[in-house]
Amino acid sequence: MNSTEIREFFRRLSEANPEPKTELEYGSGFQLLAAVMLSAQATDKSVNVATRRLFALAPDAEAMVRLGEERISEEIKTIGLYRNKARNLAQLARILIERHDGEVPRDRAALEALPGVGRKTANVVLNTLFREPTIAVDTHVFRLANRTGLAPGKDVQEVEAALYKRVPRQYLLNAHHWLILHGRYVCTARKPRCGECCLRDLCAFRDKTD
DNA sequence: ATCCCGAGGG
DNA sequence: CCCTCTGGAT
Repeated sequence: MNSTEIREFFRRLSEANPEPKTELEYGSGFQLLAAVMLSAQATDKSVNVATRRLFALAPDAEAMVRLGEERISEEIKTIGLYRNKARNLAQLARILIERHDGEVPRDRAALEALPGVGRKTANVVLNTLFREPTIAVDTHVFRLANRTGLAPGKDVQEVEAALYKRVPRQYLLNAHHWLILHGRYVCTARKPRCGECCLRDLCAFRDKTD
């Protein structure tokens, strides 16, 4: 895809969805961080079902520490990987209180030092909460970047680097959510809906699914 | 490279 | 049944 096509690619996504935002439900920075950490290998819908209960019981870091790993575990059992996530969330809340006044740090290294928080989660928090021009490469972004030819790469590091080189500045802030949402509802993993895709004529994959 | 791990879709 | 879902730690 050349630079003219890439600009058109994002122009169309922005036209279809001018203000894209996460579908995770949250009422504070702490809740966003928790929800994103819990969303690893899980759908947003299943995370929202669990966090509605969880955040009602423990809306902030202090309450989460008081709730404790065992109770957290019970509340998020319907999400996959729940034992690791419960342990991570309890420790994460405790560390936020000890090191960051119970708030979410606006700092990549501090975020990635938290249990259960790697580069992808840190990128989502920096972008969604602090509006920094980061692009988190998750399963949807990786698939879409490769499939369409927007930013090919053999691993997430390569794709992220390619995206920073190729995505026009004016679209950088929202690129993450546009790619996620398009991947979730149109460019799906198993059976992509090329017939109703606004990017069809720009996509390297289009002819393989007819 | 492997493990974690429930729910929903096809 | 198998595949997928906004990955991270070992």
